[in-house]
Amino acid sequence: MIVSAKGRYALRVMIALAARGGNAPVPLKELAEEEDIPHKFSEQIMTELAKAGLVESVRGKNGGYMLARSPKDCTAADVLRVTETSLAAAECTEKNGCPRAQICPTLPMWKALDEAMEELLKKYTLADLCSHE
Amino acid sequence: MIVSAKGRYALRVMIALAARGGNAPVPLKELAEEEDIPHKFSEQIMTELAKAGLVESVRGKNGGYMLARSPKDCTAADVLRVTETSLAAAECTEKNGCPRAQICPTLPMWKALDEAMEELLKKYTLADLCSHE
DNA sequence: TTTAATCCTACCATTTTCATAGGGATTATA
DNA sequence: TATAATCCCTATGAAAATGGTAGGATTAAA
Repeated sequence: MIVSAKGRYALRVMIALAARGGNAPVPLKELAEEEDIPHKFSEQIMTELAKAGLVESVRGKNGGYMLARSPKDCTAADVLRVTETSLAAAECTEKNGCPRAQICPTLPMWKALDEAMEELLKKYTLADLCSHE
Repeated sequence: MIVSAKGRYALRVMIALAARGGNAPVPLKELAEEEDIPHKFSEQIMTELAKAGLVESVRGKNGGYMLARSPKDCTAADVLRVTETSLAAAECTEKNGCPRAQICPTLPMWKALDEAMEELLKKYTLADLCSHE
């Protein structure tokens, strides 16, 4: 019941990107150093974020990454949905989660927990986080 | 970001115990079979729950486990606090969680998430869960 | 052509999870 | 007292996830 380092790194990079304003692509090396994230690991993360459409990449010299949307239109939930294997609180609520689904008394609770987490994470946009709210 | 099988098992056993009414100790073997939980694994879990004071054990023949409190006074949060290594959403909010704590823009969000989860889990008592709410 | 960047894929060490195994200690009851 | 049923304790281990590392291919600016 814990967000992975990958997820935390991803969020921090996204916030750092948001803080830059977003006119020019920012080289990842810079962001990774700034955020104390292993550079090679951060590359893997950014590739995922790029595929998910949250950032855009510019290859070649003077390249880097830019946010694909305005910071106020990208939430923590958006980022974590990409990096985390699952945002579900328990396997139970995932597809083919559990054969006992029909009779399990705990399932509604896990669903409620999923919703509560999602609701909260959707409230935090990069713009919010950027202003150190 | 997921509750372990251990935690899910623990909850189910506690609910099953609550459903029994609680006059006599219930042998774990019975509960484990009923709930499709590996018996030996369930023993480890119950030992933890007993040490935490959530259940009482009766040794010897005709022994078993009983809830230590009324089902309405035991919440999902109580159970999961015992079985989960941490209920924190991110390492960040744990003791010595992060050297960046002072400057990290995401910390307040993790704290808020911790609180939201805890709040929700506290709302579900064994009595609630028992009635398949 | 050099350099700085992303992209791709494979590998790997460590930790955690989810058990399994075997036996010891305790107690009711026949 | 013998037996059986139960909890208690500790060790072991397989598999998966996590958190990286490594090396090079590709792209594009200067």
